[in-house]
Amino acid sequence: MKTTPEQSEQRDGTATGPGAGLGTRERIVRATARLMQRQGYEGTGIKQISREAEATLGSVYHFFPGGKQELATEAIRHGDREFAEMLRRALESRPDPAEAVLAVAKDVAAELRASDWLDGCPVTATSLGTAAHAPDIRLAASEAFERWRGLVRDKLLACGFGAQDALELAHTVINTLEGAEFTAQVARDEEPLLIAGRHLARLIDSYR
Amino acid sequence: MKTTPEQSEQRDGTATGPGAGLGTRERIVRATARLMQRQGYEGTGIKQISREAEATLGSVYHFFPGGKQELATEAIRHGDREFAEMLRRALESRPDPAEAVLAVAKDVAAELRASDWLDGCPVTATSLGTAAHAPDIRLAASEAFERWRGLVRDKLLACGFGAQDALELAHTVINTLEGAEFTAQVARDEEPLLIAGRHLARLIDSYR
DNA sequence: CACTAGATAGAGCGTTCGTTCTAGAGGGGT
DNA sequence: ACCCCTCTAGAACGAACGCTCTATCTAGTG
Repeated sequence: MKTTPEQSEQRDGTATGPGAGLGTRERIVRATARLMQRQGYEGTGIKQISREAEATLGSVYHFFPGGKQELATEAIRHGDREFAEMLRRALESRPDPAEAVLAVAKDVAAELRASDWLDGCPVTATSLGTAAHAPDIRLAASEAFERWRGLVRDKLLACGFGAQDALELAHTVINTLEGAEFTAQVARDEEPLLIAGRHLARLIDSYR
Repeated sequence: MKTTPEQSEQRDGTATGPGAGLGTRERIVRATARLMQRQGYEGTGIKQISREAEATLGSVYHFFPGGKQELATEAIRHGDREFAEMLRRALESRPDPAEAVLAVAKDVAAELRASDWLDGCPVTATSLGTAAHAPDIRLAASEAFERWRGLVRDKLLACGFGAQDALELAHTVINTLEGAEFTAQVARDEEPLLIAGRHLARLIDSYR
């Protein structure tokens, strides 16, 4: 329809749903991310994505000639950036790292509950089950975790923790939140996440 | 072919693959569990299951008239029992709960590595992405986690921990192992699990 | 021998899958 | 005026999906 990807979609009826005013490519990425977060990689069809993004199949393959796998890696990177932003904000808002991690756990719990326990970790949901036959998806997931870990590690380093302690704690912070979020999701109860937050705060404090 | 499900399959050629000598129903459950552990619920087809189990489609629907969802819940229960058994053994083998949890982490890491990073948590892999449209699968997963938690909690209670501390620690032990296993899987590195084991031991010790 | 219930066997149903393909619309450059 | 490139549009393909269906075979019972 148009060439520049911004502020278009007004001439036709494609700008009615969520993501209105965004470029076609961005709408596709967001739809992929949201759908795969809830249904997983195999559970999400490309036609469903194009429908949800209010784009046509032609557009999907125009922007993502690599097909479903490219869509998935891009969706993982999208989820990566989104959570990294939330994590960065939470870590910056509290000087104390233990309090900051507790705050992150509470934020995750609130978001999960608000979605009626549907929106778990987008990276996990999208990449699970693809490890055997899609190395680039697995790699994108690994990089997302590494980025999140880096944010936590830097916070701990800035608070005077030793290099190895900081990195190892960052590992466990991310992994525990990950596991607790999934448990909270299947149990439909935010308690596991709140317990995880308290335990992680206690663990961090034990290293001072 | 025969009525009693034990020691059959010898007259024909069905007893050649893994699970030889088992009843048809049991072979189907094991094949489902193994495949869904690696490929997830949506990524696993019923025809693939019947092929892998060396059973026919008719047999699959004969034993599991509830179809794919019933197969999945049964596979989750199978994985539940298997891990519960390993967990129980590890917890019984060490008097100290912190050491026991560390041993569990090492066992999980060894198994994951031995499978070339393919066999993650069967419960997670099977249930992820089905939460929205398959309540019984979600419930079976929730029950599995609850059972595992119960084993850890009982160990802590037996070691003199308070009731609430024991339950909360059990939550975090299972959740952290869960998250660390997935991270180890995508990173193809057992280090996250070993770090998790050490941190969990430290956390448990901090409650004495 | 006949009868029955349990289990096996697989063709075939309609649907959806991921992907490919051709056709055309829109706007800028010359 | 024309071309050209980007992007949109959706029909069509073969394969695979979950599931239903009928038919057959076996073992046990009378």
